[in-house]
Amino acid sequence: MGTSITIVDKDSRDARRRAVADLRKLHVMVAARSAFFELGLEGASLREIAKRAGYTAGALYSYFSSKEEIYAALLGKSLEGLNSRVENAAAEIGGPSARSSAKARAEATVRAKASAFFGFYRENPRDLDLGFYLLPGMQPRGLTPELNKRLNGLLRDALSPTQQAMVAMGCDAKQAEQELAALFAHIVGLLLLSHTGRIRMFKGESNVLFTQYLNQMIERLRVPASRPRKRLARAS
Amino acid sequence: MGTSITIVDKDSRDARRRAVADLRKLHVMVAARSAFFELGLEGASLREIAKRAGYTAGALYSYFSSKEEIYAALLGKSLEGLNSRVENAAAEIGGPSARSSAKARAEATVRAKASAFFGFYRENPRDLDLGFYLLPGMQPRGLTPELNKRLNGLLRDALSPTQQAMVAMGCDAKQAEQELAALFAHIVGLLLLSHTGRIRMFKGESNVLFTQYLNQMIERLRVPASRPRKRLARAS
Amino acid sequence: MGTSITIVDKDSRDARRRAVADLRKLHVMVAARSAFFELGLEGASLREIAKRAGYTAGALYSYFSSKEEIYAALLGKSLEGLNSRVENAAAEIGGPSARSSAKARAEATVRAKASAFFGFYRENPRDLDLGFYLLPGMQPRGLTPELNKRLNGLLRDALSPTQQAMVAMGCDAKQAEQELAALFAHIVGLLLLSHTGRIRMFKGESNVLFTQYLNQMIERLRVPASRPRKRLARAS
Amino acid sequence: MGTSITIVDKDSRDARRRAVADLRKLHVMVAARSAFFELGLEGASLREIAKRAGYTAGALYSYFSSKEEIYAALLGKSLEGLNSRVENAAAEIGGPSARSSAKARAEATVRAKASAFFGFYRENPRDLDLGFYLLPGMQPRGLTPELNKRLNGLLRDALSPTQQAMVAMGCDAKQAEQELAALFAHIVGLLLLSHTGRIRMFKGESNVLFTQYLNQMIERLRVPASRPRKRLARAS
DNA sequence: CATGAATGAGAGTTCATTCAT
DNA sequence: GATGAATGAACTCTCATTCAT
Repeated sequence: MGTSITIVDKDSRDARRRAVADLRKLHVMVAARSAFFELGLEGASLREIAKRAGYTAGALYSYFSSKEEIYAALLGKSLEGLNSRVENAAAEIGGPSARSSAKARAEATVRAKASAFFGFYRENPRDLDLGFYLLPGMQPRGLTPELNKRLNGLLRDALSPTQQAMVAMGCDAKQAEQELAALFAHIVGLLLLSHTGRIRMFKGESNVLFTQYLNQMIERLRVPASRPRKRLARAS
Repeated sequence: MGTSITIVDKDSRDARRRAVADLRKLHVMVAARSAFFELGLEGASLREIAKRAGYTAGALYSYFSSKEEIYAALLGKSLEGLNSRVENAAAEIGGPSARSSAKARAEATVRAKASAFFGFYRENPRDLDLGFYLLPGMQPRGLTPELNKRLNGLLRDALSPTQQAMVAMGCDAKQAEQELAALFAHIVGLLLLSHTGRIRMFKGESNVLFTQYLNQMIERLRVPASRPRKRLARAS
Repeated sequence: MGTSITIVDKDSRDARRRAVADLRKLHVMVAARSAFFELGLEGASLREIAKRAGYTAGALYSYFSSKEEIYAALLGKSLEGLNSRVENAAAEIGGPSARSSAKARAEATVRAKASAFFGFYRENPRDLDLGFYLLPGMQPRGLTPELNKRLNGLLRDALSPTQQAMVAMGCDAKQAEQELAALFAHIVGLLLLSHTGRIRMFKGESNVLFTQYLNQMIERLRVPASRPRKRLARAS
Repeated sequence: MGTSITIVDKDSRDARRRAVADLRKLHVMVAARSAFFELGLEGASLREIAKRAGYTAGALYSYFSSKEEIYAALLGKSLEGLNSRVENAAAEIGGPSARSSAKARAEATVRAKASAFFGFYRENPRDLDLGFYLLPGMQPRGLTPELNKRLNGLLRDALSPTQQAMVAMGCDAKQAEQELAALFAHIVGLLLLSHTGRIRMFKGESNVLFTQYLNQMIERLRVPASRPRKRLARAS
C-alpha cells in the first residue's frame, strides 16, 4: 500500500512536471512566433527566439532538438487550430425548416466549412505566412519528410470536410476535387494578396470577394455538371 | 579618312566589348536564377551563384554591386518578360464576323490579356517564385525602396491592360477593380498550388481551372452589376 | 540553515564563474595586446588575436562584441594604469627639512606627478602606441563617440594632477595650461622617438632629457611670469 | 647625318615622353595624398586613389609597382620639400652689425634651421602624418629596407644643418646631439598635439611654445655645459 | 597606356549547435 | 533545466594585384 501510494505520488509528480514542461514549451513557441513573424523564418535566429523567451540559446534545446522543430511545432499548432475551427463549424440551416433536405444541408455544410477555412486565415494572417513554407522555393531546408507529411496531412484534413460536403451535394468525385482545388487556390490567392499592403487593390474587402466566389461555386455545384455552359471557350 | 576609320574601329570595339559584358552579365543571371530556384533567396550564397557561373565570388562584383542587385535584376527581367507577353497578346476575334462590336472586341481583349498573364507564369513557374518576394513576410531585406517601387510598378503594368479592357466592356471602374483583384488572386493561388508537387490536387489542369474561372468572370462582366443574384448570401 | 548554505554556495559559484570569465577575458586582452603591437591595429585580424589566445574567431564574441571593443578595453586598461600610477605618485620631499613650505611641496608634487606620467610610458612603451590611436589620421574608425570621450577623459585625468600642482606653485591658470601643454608635448615627442630604434639618436637616455626639461620648466614656474626674458625673440 | 638627326629626334621624343609620364605620376601622387589624408594609410584603397586620379586601379601599376611604392614616393617628396626648406633657410642676422661674430652667426643659423623644420610641418600638418609611419606600431608593412633607409636618411638630412650650427656655436658634439634630440622630440610632440583638435590644450599657439623652447635651448647652448645648474635633480 | 575582368586571400561577423558545469 | 563558452562553417564583401585586350 505504501508502495502504491508512492507510485501515485511519483506519477502525479511526473504529470505535474510534464505539464510544466509543456507550458514552458508553449512559452518558447509564442516567442518563436513573434520572432518568425517579425523577422522571417531565416531572419529569426535561435538566439533571438531565446531572448524573447527569456532564455539562452542553448536552453531551447531542452525543448526542441533543432530550429526546424520549433518551426514545425508552430506550424503544427497552427494547422491544428485551423482544423478545430473547421470541425466545429456548424452548418447554419435557417429558413422555412421543412425544406431541409439532405442536399440543402450539404450545401450549408460546404458553405460553413469553406468559410471557416477562409475565416481562420483571414483572422490570423500571420499563420498563412507560416503555412506558406509548405510551398516551393520557400521550403525550410531540413524539415524531415515524416514531419512534412504529417503537416501536409493536417492541411488536407482541414480541406476534406468541404470536399465531403460537396460530394454529399451530389456532384461526382472528380468535379468535387476540381472545385475544391479551385476554391483552395482562390482562398490562398485572396489571402496572400489581401494581407499585403503593397499591391493596393484590396481594401479589407477580401471577404466580399470570397463570398462572391463561394456563391458562384455553390451554384455550379447545384447544376448538373453535364449541362454544358454556352459560348465560352478555350484558354491560352 | 584614316581618322574616321579609326573612330569607327574604336566605337565598334567598345560596342563589342559592351556586348560581351552584357552576355556575361546574362550568364551570371542565369546561374543566379538556378541557384535562387533551387536554394531560395536566402539559401543561395554568392559563392554558390559564382560557382554555378564558373567564377569566384569576388568576380561577380564586376557585374553587380550586391547580392540584392542580382535578385533585383532577375526580377526586373522577369517582369519585363511578363509585360511584353501581355502587351503582345492580341485579341483573337473569331466567330460570326459581323457581330464584332466594340464590346465584343473588349471582351476578347480581357480574355487575351488575362490569359497572357496566366500563361506566362504557367510556362515559367519559377518566375512566380521570384516575383513572390514582392509579397510580405518574404521580403528580401535591403531592396532599396526605389527599386521596390519600380518592380511593383512593373507588376501593375502587367495587370492594367486587363483592367482597361474590363472598363471597355462597359463595367464601372469599381467593379473592374474588384474583378481584377479577384482574377489576380485566383491566378496567383492557382499557380502557386499548381507548380507545387506537394499538395496532390492539381495534375497539370490548372489551365482548365483558369479557363473556367475566366469564363465565369466574363459572364459576370457582361451582366449589368445591378441585377442582384438570388438566394445567395453572407460570408463568415 | 541548509538554505543559507545553499545560497552561499550559489553565490560563491557565481562569483567563481565571474572570476574565471574575467580571467579569460584578460587572457584574450593579453593576446590582443601582442597582436596589436606586432601587427598594428588594422593589421591584427580577429582571427590572429583568437589564434594567439588559443580560440576560434567566433569565441571572442563571448567576451567582446566587436574588434573595436577589444581595442577600447585595452586602451581603457592602459589609461587606468597610467592614472593609478600618477595618483599614487607621492611628492618626495627631502632636503633641509624646515623649509618645507606649501610652495616647496607643490613643486615636489609637480615633479612627482609629471615624472610618474613619463615613467609609466617609459616603462611601458607599447602602451604609448595604444594611446596614439587617440591621435588623428590614425583614428580607428568606429570607436563610439561616448567611448572616445571616456578615453580622452582618462587621459586628461592623468594630466590634471600636474596642472593643479602647477597652480599651487603660484603661477596663474593660463601659464599653467601652457606649461602643461608644452610638457605633455615634450613627453610625447621624447617617448615616441625614444622607443623607436629607427631614428638613431636616443640611446635610452630619454630620461636624462626628460629630467633636464623638467628642471627648466620648474625654474620657469618659480620665476614670476611677469619678468620678461631678455634678448630672445620671434619664431618663423 | 640623317641618322644623327633621327637619333636626336628619338631622344627628344623620349624626353618628352618621360616628362609627360612624370607629370602623370605626379598627378597620381596628388590623388593619393588626398586619399591618404582623408582615409588613412590603410583606409585608402588603390581603387579609391585611382578614382581620385581619374584612372582604373590597374592603370596605377603603370606608374608604381605597388601601393607601398606610392606611399614611399609621397613620403619621399614630402621629405625633399622639408629638406629644401631647411636648406634655403637663411640666418637672419640683424642688430647692431659689428657684433656679428662667428658665434652669433651660428646662433642665428640654429634658430633659422630649426624654425624652418618646425615651420614646414606647422604649415603642412598632413605631411607629419605621412612621416609618422616611420614610427613604430604604425609601420606600413612591406616598405623595403632600402627604401626605409633612404627615407630615414632624408629625415636626418633635414636635421643635420641644425646640429652643425650647434657645434659651430661651440658646444661639444655630445651635447649637440642631445639638444638636437630634445629639440626634435619637442617639435614632434608639439606638432602632433597641435594639429589634433582632440586634446583641447593647444589653440594654434604651438608656435609660441616652440619659440619659447627655442629661446631656452639657445641660452643653454651659449652657457658652457660644464657649469652645473643648481639644486635640480633626478628623474623617475 | 589604360581598361575591365578575374583571382584568391582575407576581413569582421553571425549562426545553429554542442557540452561541461 | 539552464548557462555561457566554444566550435566550425558560412556569410557578404573588399582588397591588392595580374593580365589579356
